[in-house]
Amino acid sequence: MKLEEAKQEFIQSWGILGSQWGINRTMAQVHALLMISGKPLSTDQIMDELSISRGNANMNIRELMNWELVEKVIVAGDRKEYFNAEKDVWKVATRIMYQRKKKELDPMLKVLDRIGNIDGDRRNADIKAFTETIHNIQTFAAQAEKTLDTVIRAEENWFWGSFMKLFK
Amino acid sequence: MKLEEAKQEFIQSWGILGSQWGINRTMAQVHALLMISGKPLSTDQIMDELSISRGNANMNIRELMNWELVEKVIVAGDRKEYFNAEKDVWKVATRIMYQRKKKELDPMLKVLDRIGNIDGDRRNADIKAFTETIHNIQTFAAQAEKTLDTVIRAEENWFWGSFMKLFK
DNA sequence: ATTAATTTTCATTTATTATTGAAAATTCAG
DNA sequence: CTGAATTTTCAATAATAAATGAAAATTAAT
Repeated sequence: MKLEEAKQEFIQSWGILGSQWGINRTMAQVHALLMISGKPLSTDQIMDELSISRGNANMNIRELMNWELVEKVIVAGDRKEYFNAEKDVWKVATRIMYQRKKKELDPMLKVLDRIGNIDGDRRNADIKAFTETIHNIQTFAAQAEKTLDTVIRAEENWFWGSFMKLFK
Repeated sequence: MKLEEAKQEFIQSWGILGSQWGINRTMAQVHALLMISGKPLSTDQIMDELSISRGNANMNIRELMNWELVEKVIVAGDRKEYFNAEKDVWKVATRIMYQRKKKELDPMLKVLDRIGNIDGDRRNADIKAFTETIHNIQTFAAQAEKTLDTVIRAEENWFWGSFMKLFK
């Protein structure tokens, strides 16, 4: 398969995948483009490759930098800014998980803390169902959080690293 | 806190969380409502609690049944259908992961298989960057898949279960 | 300091996604 | 069967999210 064709297919698929998971399609496409690029790209190059406006490119590049998936690269003797994506897929995955947890899961967990204690008789089926579900979500989230922390540290953890291999 | 107020807050938060992750807000709200309900609810009760139309309620209930998160309950002597949600949060999480993998990740991986082999010189920086990124995503996905399978089987797996406790 | 290059902002427009509600289809009790 | 209750469908509408593009702000070379 020709590179140009394959690149376009990858960018489109990554965009669709992102949009299915609540990530702006263009942001996912910019990310895809930078991940498969052999060198950093300028805003104009990104606009051109993806046929998007300057404003759109700028906003999504900046958001990718917030997520720590893309970094600015200074090229000596060039006024323009260039952008480079993290290419280690493991780092990409853990950073996305970390950011989404912080921005989306944690606010939910704060709500659960606030609403977990209900006035009234605990024998009441409705109160029981509510309280137990809230509590179970909290317990699950706490476990998931520990696991995420462990996974994020896995690269620097010889034990987890070699243990994981057992499950491959 | 009063039960009714707490229920509403939970339903709203769960809806927001869902929409951030690419799940129809109403579908998440119906799911929330059924998870915290002490008893199965009819379509009319769901419409009433969430102030939504019949069509909307029907579509989202059906989608939740597709996801195997909600089941139909027949009440003797009642023409109406009632609905009940899976309340085990662990099962809820693994079912969601399994369904989303099947419907969203797998199609992406099929694309990667198709576009992974590129014509041309492998020394070329662009071809190299592309090929390596695709391959790394495939490798990562294969690992994640194994892990998900293991996790899904964890309930019936004494070893994983007790091992996980070490990381709590 | 001037100004040309570049980046950022944001009101307006466009595209996408979700909801409604009424008609059609289905179900089931008598 | 009949018809009332219930569920399902889907074209039309509404709500939400994303993209544009030109003006404003910033940057840096001379």
